[in-house]
Amino acid sequence: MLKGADDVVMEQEDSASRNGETASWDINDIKLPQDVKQTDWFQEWPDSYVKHIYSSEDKNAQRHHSSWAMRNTNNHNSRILKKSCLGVVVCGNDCSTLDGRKIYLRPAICDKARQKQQRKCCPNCNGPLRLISCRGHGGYPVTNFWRHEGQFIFFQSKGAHDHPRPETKLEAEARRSIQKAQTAFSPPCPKLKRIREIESLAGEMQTHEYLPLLLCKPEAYVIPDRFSRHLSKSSPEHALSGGSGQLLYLGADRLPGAPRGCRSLTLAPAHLPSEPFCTGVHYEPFRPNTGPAGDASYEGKPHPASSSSCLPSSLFLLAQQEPYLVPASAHHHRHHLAPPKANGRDLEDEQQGLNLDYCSSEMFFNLYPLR
DNA sequence: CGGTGCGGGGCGT
DNA sequence: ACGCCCCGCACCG
Repeated sequence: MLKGADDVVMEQEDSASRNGETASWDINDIKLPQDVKQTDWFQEWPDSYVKHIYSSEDKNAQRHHSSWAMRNTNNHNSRILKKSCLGVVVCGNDCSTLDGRKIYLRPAICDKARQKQQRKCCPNCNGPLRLISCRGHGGYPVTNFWRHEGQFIFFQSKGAHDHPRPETKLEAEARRSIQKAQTAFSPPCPKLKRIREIESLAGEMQTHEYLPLLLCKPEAYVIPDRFSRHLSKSSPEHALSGGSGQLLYLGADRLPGAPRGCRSLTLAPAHLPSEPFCTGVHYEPFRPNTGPAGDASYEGKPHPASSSSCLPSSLFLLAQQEPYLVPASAHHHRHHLAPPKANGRDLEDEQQGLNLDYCSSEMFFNLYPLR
């Protein structure tokens, strides 16, 4: 069963590469090919200088999705949408969890939200967060280009990401939901409430002073190793996120023997039944609407049972912390290359002036997919 | 609240 | 002119 799933994925990737590096067109061409024999399956983590041709029916392509944190960039060309990579948010203390996982948060796309994000603390060690900018394209961020032409959507990426993969959009959204629920429910620790008050005050005052790191329990939710193994080996483009939100946080339970407040988080694909290759951890969140042969196979609308909104709030209420960890093995490790200075635009690169050496609180982070 | 897309405009090459 | 970026705005979920 799993093997069958892998085969399917391999096929998809083959089809994707056919229109990829070998393609003769460029996104800036006046005329793009319209005699496309086969469209590509949606690629969630496009990297390096690749090109893809998606069906115009492909919902993910329509929405110009990527699991990289890409923001819109104005290229003064309304025909070609350009996006540039925001990099990844890491722990300033470079902490690791017990099992060696690193913190790779998704940079907020919105400028203001990103600034706010950087005032927050590492979910694992409460240290400062640091944004690693993407400089994979000649010192500039990797850029993605989207162009709708006829029945196709042309995609081209320029540059190779020089940083680890951030959490996916879905993961980031889930984390926000958890935080929200936590705040709405009873804040487990008065300090947390306090820091939130301070933070909102600080926001109003537009101060750049750093906030005391008072966030309480450094619990975190992580993705299991086997998840990442699967992810990197057989299906890097099809795990851990989802245009229609198949990956769900189903619950968080206190682990026996774990420190107080330490919980495990359960992840599960939300609509296993109808998906042929949704077996256990192997499923396909970014499933395109049309297969390689162009046959309509999936409507593309979020499955009624798979959008994040279907999460019972009671489950969220079990979750107790905002944190977020991504398995180090799921990422590239080309980061920390000496970056060419990109145009003095590095406001966001400033690191926070805190250097708390308190990556402590080793916890058991346990998490497993259902079914 | 944050993601997304658009477009004006600044700046360096 | 071109490429890159910042910013504000509007729309949407």
